[in-house]
Amino acid sequence: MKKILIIDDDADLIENIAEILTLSEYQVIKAGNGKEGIEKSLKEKPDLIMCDVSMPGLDGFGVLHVLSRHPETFSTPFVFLTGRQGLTDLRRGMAMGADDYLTKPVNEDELLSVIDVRLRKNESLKRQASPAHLGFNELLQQVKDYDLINLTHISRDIHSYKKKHLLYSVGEKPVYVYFVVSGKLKEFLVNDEGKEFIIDMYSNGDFFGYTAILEDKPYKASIQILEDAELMIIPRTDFMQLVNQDRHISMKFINLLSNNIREKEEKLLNLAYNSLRKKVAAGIINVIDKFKDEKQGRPVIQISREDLANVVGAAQESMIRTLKEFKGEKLIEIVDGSIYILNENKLRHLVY
Amino acid sequence: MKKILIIDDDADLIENIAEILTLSEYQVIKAGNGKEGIEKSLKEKPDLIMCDVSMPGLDGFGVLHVLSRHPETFSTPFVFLTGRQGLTDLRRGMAMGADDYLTKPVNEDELLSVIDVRLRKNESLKRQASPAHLGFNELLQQVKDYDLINLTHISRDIHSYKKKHLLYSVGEKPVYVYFVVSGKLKEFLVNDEGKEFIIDMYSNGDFFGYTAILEDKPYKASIQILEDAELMIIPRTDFMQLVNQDRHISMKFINLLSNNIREKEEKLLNLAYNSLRKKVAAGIINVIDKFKDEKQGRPVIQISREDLANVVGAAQESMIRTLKEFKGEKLIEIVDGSIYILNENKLRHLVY
DNA sequence: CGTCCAGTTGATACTCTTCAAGCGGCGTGG
DNA sequence: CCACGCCGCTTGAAGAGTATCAACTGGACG
Repeated sequence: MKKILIIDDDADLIENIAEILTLSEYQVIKAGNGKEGIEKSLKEKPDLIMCDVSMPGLDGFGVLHVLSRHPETFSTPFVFLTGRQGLTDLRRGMAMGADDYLTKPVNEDELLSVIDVRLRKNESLKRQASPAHLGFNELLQQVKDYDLINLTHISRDIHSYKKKHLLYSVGEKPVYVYFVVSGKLKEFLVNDEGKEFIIDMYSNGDFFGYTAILEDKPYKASIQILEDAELMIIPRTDFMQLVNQDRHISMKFINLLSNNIREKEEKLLNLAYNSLRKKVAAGIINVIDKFKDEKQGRPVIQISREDLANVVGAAQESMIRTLKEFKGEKLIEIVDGSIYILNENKLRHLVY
Repeated sequence: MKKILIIDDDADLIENIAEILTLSEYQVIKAGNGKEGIEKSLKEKPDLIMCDVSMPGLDGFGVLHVLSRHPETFSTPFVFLTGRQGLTDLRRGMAMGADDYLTKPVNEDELLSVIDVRLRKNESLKRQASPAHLGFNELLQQVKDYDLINLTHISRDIHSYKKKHLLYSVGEKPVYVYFVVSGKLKEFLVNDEGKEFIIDMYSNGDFFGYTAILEDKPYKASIQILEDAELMIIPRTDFMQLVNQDRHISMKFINLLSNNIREKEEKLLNLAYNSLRKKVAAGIINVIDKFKDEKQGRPVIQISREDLANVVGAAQESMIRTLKEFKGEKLIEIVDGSIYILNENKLRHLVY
């Protein structure tokens, strides 16, 4: 049951709204002034906050201001209650990050619809994304939510691509953002001597191609299909609009990118000083984490030796020799070319 | 002179507004309906667009929708013109990414103030940031702009730190975002064997420490002062609020992070396969780009050999030997430990 | 049955790290 | 003022680790 906090100095109005909400199966918390409202927000962590703009003492802006400075509450949907005449206040409210508003006297339909929309929207954003990428459901949910505010243009084209197909390569102008419905892909760079290094891998549920679009520059890396794939194609304009339009989504993206940076930084450290053994171990773990394949309860990776070497950043032969070592140490097992991980933990924390 | 586009089906109103704006030294472009408005937006690229909500044919929402899908116009400030009664429309408008609105009949003071605020705000965001970081002026400008919408809490504490001081290290909880007023710093990771790798460097005008805050996780890297520094300290709550509150700033940040990712990816490729020579060259270039020091018209770097080796990701001795090679090839010159770059271009594009 | 290719193994060459020692400047304490 | 030790930088020599080249294997495929 969702918790809703109502902050207003008008006790009658609170009762009125509380009644409607209770009937609609929401749990209602009440606060008679701004200070109390903040205390209850932090303590009860409601799913949504409704707050009157004009109150004696700390007013609605003050409450929003304080709450937007607390990590626990800054992303809680915040709805202003305002009188008809309060049009100028509204600008301040929206600019400060309120999500929506309601005018007094409160219309029952509007009340419920606003609450429903805001809760659903926040719900879809709260679901934890996979470490480095947004999930399919989330994206669709967001798209759906946006329909509610009159955005029906996200296309849902799904295209199929064959193994080895080069989706795009360095220097091309980005036109789409891609979402992986099924299949596997690699993203790689090539150096002057033609050596390839795999900087990222994608499988179902992943989302890629956005950095070039966000920067508005040609692709700096190439994408190739590793296993037959179905990709959902999102035009750049739709994507820009999506990211641009909602602070929650922008924040989600910022989060995503920060994560990505950390991931790359770790790889840098790994490449800089680690022994081949450690690099190979890190490479295997990397593939496992990205593709998440399992067989008979054990993590498995199916990847060409060449590609694995390019993930590791080493010569194929050297990498293979290390695999052999790992096999001898019972860390992995190789059957028909597939690499089964026997001791994931030890592999993650190699001592030398 | 700033260009302002007014879209409205009411010719009298346009004339009225145009007159006020012309007197205030703005260049005014007029459009009598939505379609014409879009055409003129794309062709003339105005600095600000004012648009009536209700128009026959394509209405204000339609115009905003279309323009927010074009890279040329999606970041142009968009101000809605709406009747007093259009309170509900307003929600849609703000949700779709309008920046502000004005109510008819238009009050002269309000008109000019809204336009002034929006233009100034956009101006501060448009100024190109240094490749990887926001500039000081921009940040201050943004802070100033925010004062206008009632955010006066960005503190401006400036602290001084001595060389070698460890600002924070891995595992600590982030509390502040930092802005470099003067001095130089390094951000580094340490591997199991205690070897240090420098992942980034900061000097005046740079902005750092935000990724940990955006992710809401402990620091993954440490920061140490290389040259006595003055840092401006921004509490995490203020920072979150700043990023959260305005779509333009969020986008700016997203841009920043995307850039950072690309930078790291390039480093990865470099570390993976390149010879020591190339790695050292890339390291030198990296320091040059970050610190931008010059003496007698030549780029110079003053950095301990140890640190430079840690930027390169190689043993100090190996790095030094390569420096000697470069000296022999007249690519660099070393005076009193300072490295002068003689042939930057050649260094950037080493053949072997 | 021959060809092709991915994967593997062997031998060798070479780059880079490591260990060790020397040099010069600087501050400190006698 | 000099001797001493410390530190940052540099040079030398040796050794480890990894890449490279080449050859071999086994399975897939026509």
